Amino acid sequence: MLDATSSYNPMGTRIPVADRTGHRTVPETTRSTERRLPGTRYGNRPTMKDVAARAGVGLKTVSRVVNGEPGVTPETERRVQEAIEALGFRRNDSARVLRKGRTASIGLVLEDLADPFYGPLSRAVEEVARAHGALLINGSSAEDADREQELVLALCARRVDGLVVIPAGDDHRYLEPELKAGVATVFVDRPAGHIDADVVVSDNFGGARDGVRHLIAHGHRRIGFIGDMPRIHTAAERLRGYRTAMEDAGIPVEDPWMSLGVTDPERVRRAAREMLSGPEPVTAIFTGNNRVTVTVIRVLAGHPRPVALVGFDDIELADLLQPGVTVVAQDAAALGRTAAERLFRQLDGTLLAPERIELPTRLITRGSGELPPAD
Amino acid sequence: MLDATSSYNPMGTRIPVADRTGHRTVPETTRSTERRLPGTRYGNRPTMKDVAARAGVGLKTVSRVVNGEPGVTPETERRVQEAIEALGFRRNDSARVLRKGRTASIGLVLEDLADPFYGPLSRAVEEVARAHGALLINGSSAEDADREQELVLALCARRVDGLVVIPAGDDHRYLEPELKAGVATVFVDRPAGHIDADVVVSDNFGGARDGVRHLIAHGHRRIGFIGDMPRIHTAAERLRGYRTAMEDAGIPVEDPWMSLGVTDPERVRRAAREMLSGPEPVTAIFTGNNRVTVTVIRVLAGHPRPVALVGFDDIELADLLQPGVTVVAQDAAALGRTAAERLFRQLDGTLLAPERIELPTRLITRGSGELPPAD
DNA sequence: CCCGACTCTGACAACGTTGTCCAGGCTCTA
DNA sequence: TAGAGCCTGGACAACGTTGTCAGAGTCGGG
Repeated sequence: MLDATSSYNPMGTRIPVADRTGHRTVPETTRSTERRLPGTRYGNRPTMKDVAARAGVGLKTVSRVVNGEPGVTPETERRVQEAIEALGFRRNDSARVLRKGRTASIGLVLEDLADPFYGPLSRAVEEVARAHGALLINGSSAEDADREQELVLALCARRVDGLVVIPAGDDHRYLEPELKAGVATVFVDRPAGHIDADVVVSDNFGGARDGVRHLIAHGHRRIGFIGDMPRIHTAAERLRGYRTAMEDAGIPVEDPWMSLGVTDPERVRRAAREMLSGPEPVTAIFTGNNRVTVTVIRVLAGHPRPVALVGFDDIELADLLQPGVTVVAQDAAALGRTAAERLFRQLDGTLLAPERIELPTRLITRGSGELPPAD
Repeated sequence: MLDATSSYNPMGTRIPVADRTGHRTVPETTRSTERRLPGTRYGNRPTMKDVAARAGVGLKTVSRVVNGEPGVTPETERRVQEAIEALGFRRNDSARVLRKGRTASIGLVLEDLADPFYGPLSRAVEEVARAHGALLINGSSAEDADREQELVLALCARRVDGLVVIPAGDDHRYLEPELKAGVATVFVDRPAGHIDADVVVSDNFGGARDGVRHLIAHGHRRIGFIGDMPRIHTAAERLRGYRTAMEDAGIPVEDPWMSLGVTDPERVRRAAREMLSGPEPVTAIFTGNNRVTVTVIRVLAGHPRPVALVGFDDIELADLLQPGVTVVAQDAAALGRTAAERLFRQLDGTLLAPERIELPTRLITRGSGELPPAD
């Protein structure tokens, strides 16, 4: 019997699903599961040749009709159209691509499409792509550098014309041959590692600094910071913003006030509770991204005394909570749009040197950052 | 001067961006913007031929090495690997696809990737695809039937192996030739129109009925319903659930209690305000989807007396509002996963007749549905 | 009536890969 | 040592499309 996974697997990809058997997948001579009938093109779709035969014209004439090229008599065109209709012919873009060299598709590699930050970003990229007649292939790296590389290279093998990448890894030298080969590339949200390419990011440093300043302006001095893993560029930048704001205000930062790590709710909950307990608890918390913010809101909801909060990234319904959640908002759609537009300018050839574009963030005050220290 | 849109446009797609000039895009002889150098393959990437030449072996030997096929001396393999490395060769999957007949990619057409309901759904489909070595091409129909068809057909032209479609239109006969040609197809969230295909949906009727029953059980009789356009199947089913619950309880439904239309906040706001005013205002509202729910929450937040609310679709932070928002939750990820798994079973050939699968919904009570009528 | 110009059409090669098939060299056995 | 059989490697066609180019047909003017 075939196991479900290998039955359909046209690319013969080695899927790294935790290899529970332990023994290697030996390529042997020919595994039974890999056997496939020789000319098995599933549906046997009609080709231009079939259309030509049926219409009684030459192959190239069909091509001309299909592509709206001039030089075909109305009568001939009619016959061809009829044959196309009758056979249910649909041009095979794979073959077209092979011939033309461009695939009219671009790839987007992000962390997790299910994250409310990346949905709008992806949609914005798609819209720009659509305006250029290109389709979008999406891939989630799950914040895993290997998986990012695997995805990017798979996309390159498909010969996408361009790549928008939200890096998970921090070394992108593996992309050098691709860049040289002309694959347009733009990095978003975080810069690329060891490679010279276009980058579109938010002002993570400035945004975080302003958010923390806001707390300081409302009288807080013991301010906690809970963020993502420090190896992630945005997390590091936001932490730097926090430190800068504190230093500028002459507040020495205590180690227990900072907690960086995975955004797993359990870890975040523990971090928040620790900061809020002890002899000198924080009176305000700055959270490093939307997931952390949501978890901390839950913790604070169950906390006896009010604690001020400013979060990085806007979250839906933040205005309806009591108090409303003050945030440093970045514009995910604008990030995606800017990146995609730059990508297509690369493809147009109207773009020269790689550049770093920084989009501003916006402090949206809703109350939670204005709470005075409760001691 | 070229206009930005047409400069990169490999597929020569007619982009229907509101044609503000009014005059048709004539194909003339050859527009200057369409001219492209004949053999311009952007980067001139190395091919297997180049690798073969450099390694001093035959073409097929390179192919064997690249695909891990047996029958190559370690020494030869080493030479080939070296050449691959040196040239930065990457197999061209377009050509491979042409030869093999399968593209190892599937298409997902949904309404809007930026909607928090579709993000997780898309991600779930992607995970299943990944487990089968396939990539995912995403497209947003923006709830427009023409755009849905345009997208689906573009995907078919790319010869995706399968399609997961969240229908915007209600007639899918245009897909018949594709189905006949062997494109695996599964419809999700809403059934297909005039075509026999697999469908995976939530129990919209039952979910809505239970939600409304919940309100009735807490003493409400004047219950409003605000939903999406009635031509959308899910909206119609949920309305039917509402009516059934009301009839079962012997409550005659008044016309002004029901409002169906676009989910545009302005429309929804107006609808809610109307129901809440007049001599006999509703004491509870059932909202037909996440976007409507969010808008209505905002309206209720500014309303003088408490109004009960149950919404279809869960929303983030619903538990932290005052009161918590009671919802009928559907599992977007499960919808996507189920559909994708069925798709690959079609591709495996282990699937026979099309089927309709209905996933259950879950009533999550958080308080807003338990408010008693305030009169 | 012929010739050139023009229009329409089709044969052919090429895109980069993989499947088929055969050749040559090797080992092993009788 | 010859023949059988295996192992390795390579030539070639095919996948479905598009670009090139040349041929066939038409028309008008000299």
